[in-house]
Amino acid sequence: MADTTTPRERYRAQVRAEIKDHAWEQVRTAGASALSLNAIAKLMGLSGPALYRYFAGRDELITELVGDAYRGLADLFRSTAATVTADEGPGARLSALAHALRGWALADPHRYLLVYGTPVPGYQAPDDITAVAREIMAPLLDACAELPQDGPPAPFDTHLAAHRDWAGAHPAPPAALHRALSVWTRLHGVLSLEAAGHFTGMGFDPALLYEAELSALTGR
Amino acid sequence: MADTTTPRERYRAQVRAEIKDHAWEQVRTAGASALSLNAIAKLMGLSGPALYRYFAGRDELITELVGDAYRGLADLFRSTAATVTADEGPGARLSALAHALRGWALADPHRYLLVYGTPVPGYQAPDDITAVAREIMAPLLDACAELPQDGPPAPFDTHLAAHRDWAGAHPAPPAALHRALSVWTRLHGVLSLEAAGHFTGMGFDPALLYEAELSALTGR
DNA sequence: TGTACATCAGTGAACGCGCGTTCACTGATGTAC
DNA sequence: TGTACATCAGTGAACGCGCGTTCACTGATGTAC
Repeated sequence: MADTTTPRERYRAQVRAEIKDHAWEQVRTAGASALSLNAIAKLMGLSGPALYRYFAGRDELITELVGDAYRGLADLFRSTAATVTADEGPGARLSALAHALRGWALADPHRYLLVYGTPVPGYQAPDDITAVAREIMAPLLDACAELPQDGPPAPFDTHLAAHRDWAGAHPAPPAALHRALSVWTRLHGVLSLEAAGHFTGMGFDPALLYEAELSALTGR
Repeated sequence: MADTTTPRERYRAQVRAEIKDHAWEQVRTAGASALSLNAIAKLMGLSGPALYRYFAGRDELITELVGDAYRGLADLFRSTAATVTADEGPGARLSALAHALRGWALADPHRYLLVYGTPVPGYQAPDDITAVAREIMAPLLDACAELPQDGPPAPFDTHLAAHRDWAGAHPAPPAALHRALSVWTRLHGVLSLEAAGHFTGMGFDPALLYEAELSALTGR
């Protein structure tokens, strides 16, 4: 199949990518609120208004970054889940996802916080972004549905049975939905505090706390 | 005991308090990054530079807010813990603290995020602030030490036995330290996502998720 | 192959805004004799 | 009680900075005949 893109299209895509690279660098270094179109233009040897050829404005650029982050994490989850075979036992898939998540979060804490932290001031995410955010839930739900059910059903399970819109069409039973939410919030609890630096100076190793939380979740 | 403060001192204290009130209002409404000295001055009918009589600068004002927030939460924890009597059984104190925390967090989500969320860009907390932050741990450690120990000691416990600086001189055993960190991160996991609005549109009730997490922690 | 035209990347000037912070100064309040 | 002085709250002007965004325009690149 021949490449039907014109040179101009390729150039546009390249400049767009370069703008996003610089934007990520700013997010990485100083967080999302430090993101500045003028500063990016200066770094690229362009005038400020030139960037408006490529993005409608600052908000669209942020939306793009958030979307890329979500998509990247969704891809990572999908590929990670695919590497785990059934004979590795229950909890193996969940464990793999949790480790992938931690690696992703700490590779670039500000990216994690951009997506799961305090909302960027003055920025409102469009609806289709939240759709991608839920895509991430699917592999997590798969992994949780694999786990053996222990103990009696919690009261929250029955509530979830009636409020499962966020899980899309996933066939996981209410207990697995509950498990997935619990996994998400527990892992996020450690990761967000760690990414924000709230453990620094406390002395213990956050990685071990994460492992402890994870092994409590998988029962391994 | 006579009031030894001069009228000038009282006036200063009053204006300082008024400045902080307006600052909290800004934090409450638009988050900490929206905090602006000039805007506060305008609201008070003062010129911008006038505020420099009361605060060395923006950073000192933020430090004051963060400190007040920590102290307020520490007081709330202390008083909440004091209302629980021993005959209410194990887990009662922890449950009371958790509910107090949730109330405090959701009464003003931005205050919670100011303290436990993404760090305010360009702001560095002084050391004595982190000391107050650890004061909050004491009632939590008390409550966790009351819980019956279930199951074998986790590997993380032995690590904590050697890295317990953050707990100060608290006599809680390693398992209780572990419990306290787990409680903190699990409750924070739910609260931070809720305060940041990441549950909106998902359909379920975050309060029930919080209760589910809490009952898993207290075993009640 | 050459010419006329359309497309589009990028510029420079400008708008309006807000920020934190400094500085020399005024005028009111409090203090000491 | 009155006067001389010190303290201190607050002002207005200014500095330097950065931001997002608009607009009319230039000049290069691509397209159609």
